[in-house]
Amino acid sequence: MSAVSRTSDDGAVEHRRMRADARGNADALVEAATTVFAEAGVAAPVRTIADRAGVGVGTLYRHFPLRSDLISAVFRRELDACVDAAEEMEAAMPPGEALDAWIMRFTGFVATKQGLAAALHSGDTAYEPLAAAFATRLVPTLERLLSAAIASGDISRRVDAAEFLAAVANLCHGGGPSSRASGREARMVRLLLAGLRSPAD
Amino acid sequence: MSAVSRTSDDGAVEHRRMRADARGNADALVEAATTVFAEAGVAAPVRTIADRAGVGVGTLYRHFPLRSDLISAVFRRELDACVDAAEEMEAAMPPGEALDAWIMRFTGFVATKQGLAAALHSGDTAYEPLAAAFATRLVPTLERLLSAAIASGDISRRVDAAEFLAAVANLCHGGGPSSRASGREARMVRLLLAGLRSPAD
Amino acid sequence: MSAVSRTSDDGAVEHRRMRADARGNADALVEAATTVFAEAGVAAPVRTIADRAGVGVGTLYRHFPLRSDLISAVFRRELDACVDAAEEMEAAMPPGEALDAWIMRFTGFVATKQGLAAALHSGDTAYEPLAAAFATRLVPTLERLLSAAIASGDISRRVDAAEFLAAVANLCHGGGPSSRASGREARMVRLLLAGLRSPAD
Amino acid sequence: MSAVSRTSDDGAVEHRRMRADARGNADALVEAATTVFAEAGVAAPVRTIADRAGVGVGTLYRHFPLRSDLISAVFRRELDACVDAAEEMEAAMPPGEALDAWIMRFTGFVATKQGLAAALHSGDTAYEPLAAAFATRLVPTLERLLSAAIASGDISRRVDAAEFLAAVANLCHGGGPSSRASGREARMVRLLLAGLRSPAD
DNA sequence: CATGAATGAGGATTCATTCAT
DNA sequence: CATGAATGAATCCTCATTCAT
Repeated sequence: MSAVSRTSDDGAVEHRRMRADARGNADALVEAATTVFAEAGVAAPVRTIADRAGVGVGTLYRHFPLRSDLISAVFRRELDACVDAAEEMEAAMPPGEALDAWIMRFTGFVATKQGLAAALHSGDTAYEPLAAAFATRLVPTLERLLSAAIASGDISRRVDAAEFLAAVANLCHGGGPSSRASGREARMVRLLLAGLRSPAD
Repeated sequence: MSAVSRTSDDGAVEHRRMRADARGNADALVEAATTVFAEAGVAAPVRTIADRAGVGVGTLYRHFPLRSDLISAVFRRELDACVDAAEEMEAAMPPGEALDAWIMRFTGFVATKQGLAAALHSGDTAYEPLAAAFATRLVPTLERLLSAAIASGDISRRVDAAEFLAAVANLCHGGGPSSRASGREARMVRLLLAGLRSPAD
Repeated sequence: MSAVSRTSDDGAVEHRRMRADARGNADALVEAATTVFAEAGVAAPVRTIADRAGVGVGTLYRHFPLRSDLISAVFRRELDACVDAAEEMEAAMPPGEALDAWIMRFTGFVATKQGLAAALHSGDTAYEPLAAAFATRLVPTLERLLSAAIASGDISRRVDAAEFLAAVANLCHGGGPSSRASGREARMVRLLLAGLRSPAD
Repeated sequence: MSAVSRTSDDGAVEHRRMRADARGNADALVEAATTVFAEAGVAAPVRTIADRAGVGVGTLYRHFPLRSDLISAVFRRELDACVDAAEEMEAAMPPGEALDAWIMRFTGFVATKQGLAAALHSGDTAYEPLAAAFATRLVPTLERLLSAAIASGDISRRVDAAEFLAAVANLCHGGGPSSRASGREARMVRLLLAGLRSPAD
């Protein structure tokens, strides 16, 4: 690329190109996969991702031999941010509110992971490391939030954190590629949260 | 209006007035499809279903020209039973209990319909008759149950019946082919039902 | 059918049914095939023809075991009329005009025989009887017309009648299913006829 | 303007800037298609062509995503040569002879394009670029030849160039796969040319 | 005799994955 | 290291033809 920044008719592409140079192909691929997965699900054709990242499919396979490797990479980038957000919330609000806030935050995280739940439950052993990341990072976070809310009396039911997390994820996309209607999903998640408040049966 | 003609509101071929052997094949196909769909989702290869039914692919296409026709057939076989069950429950127990009981009944119905939600939300117009059946049979049933439970004071929140139904369906399989763990799902559905009891926010 | 003629919303179908009763299935099939061939070419699916004739495919195969049998039948029905027309023309006008008139008549005959030329040249031995009918009925007719026109001095070139007939047929449809633009075709046929008038090279 | 870039006015993949092996395959495919089309028409199975070129079907689809792309490629290879030949003929002989010579040259070109006319008239939009090439390259060439021959008095009738070209093409194969008998066809084309000499009616 | 159900070969197309350049 | 060309298995769907009812 020469001195002039070659004003592009597609800022996104240009941006990708620039950062690809700076950050390397692996990052460009994760970036591309994030977008593609959100649009077409984790079963999207590899070629689509490679094209979007501006690299050849060979390069994709070099960095991520298994599809699940790429999914994991996409996943983890946001996982940390989501986990970190919990601490701020715990510090800033009472347990019950923190719980609600974080679940809605998690909702936003999972909303762009079309087909993730399906992959996780596919039984394919390739996805086990992914499930493990789920279990070791997110589940403990939620457990902490739930315990605090129970201790403070904000919620009255005990639920399994992993189960609850999976339920929220499922509510956010029944498997369909382009689940719009985030309002619908949010309402049902809130109903689930309300369930935690109602006396146990 | 349980056993009305229901001849060809979907693409499937008329079932009455069919030669005995033909009807036998059609039934075998629905049977096979039910199993295959439960195991591998509604996107399973046609050939798999035909083989399992012991017929050629041509026969499958004769009876069910569109994949959605076969799905509809599988679907409807149990849809009626599920709808009918509501009446008995309404007669036998108070509104709140009837609501809970029917939702759990619906859970059992939907549990074996892997990928159905995904198909419904795929945007593919072929699935519209299926979505319509959902809307015209199940949604009104749930609306009736919800209204009664509100009137009796058993539940305190109003929710959209279609939305609630979709949520329950999603909770029962995140899209993954072989969702085991029906206990997990039932617990989360009960939590959603509990949410209906908690005071609206 | 009862006394009332059951006024149909589709006169053509009704008509076909009536005549099918009266004339037998074979005739109904030839009738149907004529229409279908004109619309979709001689390679149209058998099922289409059987449906249009209101009979099962089995019946079609009983009467016309080979596709070429059906084509022949369709063909011959009009072949005779075309041949007969020549005699009238010969009697009513001078040789040159009669030749032109008959060729244009033949043009009308061949215009509805989409794909016939292709079938004839396909090399498939099944079409030999068809080619034979062509040779024994149409070719002699044209030979007579050509000879008379040469004798009278109306045309100056000798051409092979079979060749000329094939050429006219080809001009009338290049193989495409729905050759419209009959004007275009007629103009080119007339040019060919004009060629007969120009002095031999 | 003979060897202009002509990069992607059809769907085929760019030919320059291609890896040596890839270009080799593309050429082999065009070569194979030329033969197969001549033998079995442009509707021949894709597999046949791929096999003959010694490549997998995937390779064929990579280079020529649409069947019409392959046809175009086959077509254009000879189109230019045919158009170029006109200039030489115009320079070397009187208008009337040049016209005849070029038409016979065109005859040779079209003789191996079995089913081309049918494809062109099929109404399938995929063939539009092909028809366009026909219209923008061949038709103007013939128009020039016809005008010159009229100006010199060599021919006496005006005809539409596109129409005449189509007629010649049709005469060269009525759609049948293996039109032998090039003598027959040449004779009829000459008759059409003779028609141009006869006084208009 | 008529029917139309069943069969399955045939042909198109996509996409994950490998490997020569 | 990166590339993207090549491969071919997998899947879809159509239709000619046979044969039980």
